[in-house]
Amino acid sequence: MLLSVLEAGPLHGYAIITAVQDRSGGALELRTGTIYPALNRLERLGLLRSSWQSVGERRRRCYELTEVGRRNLDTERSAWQAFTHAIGSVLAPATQPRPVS
Amino acid sequence: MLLSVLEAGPLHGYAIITAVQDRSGGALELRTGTIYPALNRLERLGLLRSSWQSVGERRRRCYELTEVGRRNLDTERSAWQAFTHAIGSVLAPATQPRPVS
DNA sequence: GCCAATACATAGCACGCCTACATACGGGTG
DNA sequence: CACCCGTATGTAGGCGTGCTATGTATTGGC
Repeated sequence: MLLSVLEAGPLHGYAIITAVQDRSGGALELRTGTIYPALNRLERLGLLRSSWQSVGERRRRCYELTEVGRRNLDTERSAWQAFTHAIGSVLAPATQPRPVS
Repeated sequence: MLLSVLEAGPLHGYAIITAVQDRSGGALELRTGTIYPALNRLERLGLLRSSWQSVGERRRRCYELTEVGRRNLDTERSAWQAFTHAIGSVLAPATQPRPVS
């Protein structure tokens, strides 16, 4: 999700939180203790690149996708599709009750 | 998923593993170290009921949904739907690139 | 003057999946 | 007869990571 909201362009951490919240219609509310460590992990993995900005007296850390991160986003999206599809198959209610073995 | 495969009728642990594997088309392969503790947790929570069976010299522990477990399955299914939908919204690629703030 | 929103970050807890290991029966094959 | 695979149940420890709580600082509105 973090990679996904950065696809359209660089954002800083706080904006990423609100972006995820907005895109999910308020359903997903990531906390700072969740995303800041996560962003660090992604940067350490080389999927993101960060740079400090100054807006007046305030500092912002701006994150942007690397080329590796962009490719990774594609594979992760497919993986998520496959994963949810698999779970969906297991979760699908038995419309036709099978005989008990 | 465990509750789901038990919906059609009681199964023992090993059969649950193969059931999940079959239903997911081989994509999901839960290991014994995963499901046996999980089944215990679900039983402790009152969602499952277990009983020992004897097949020849071999013993089986047979799990079956309780009424609470059956209701829980319904709510969990809806929750999973909502959850994946929310994530899907965040993950959806930006077909129309938004201006960078 | 104070509080909310903006903005970043760390520390510790809890949860649960995974790997690896342990045990044992039944049936087939070399 | 020995061996191994499939069936069957289980525990122990490691590890990742999301969550809660806490800390700091600036900006702007009431």
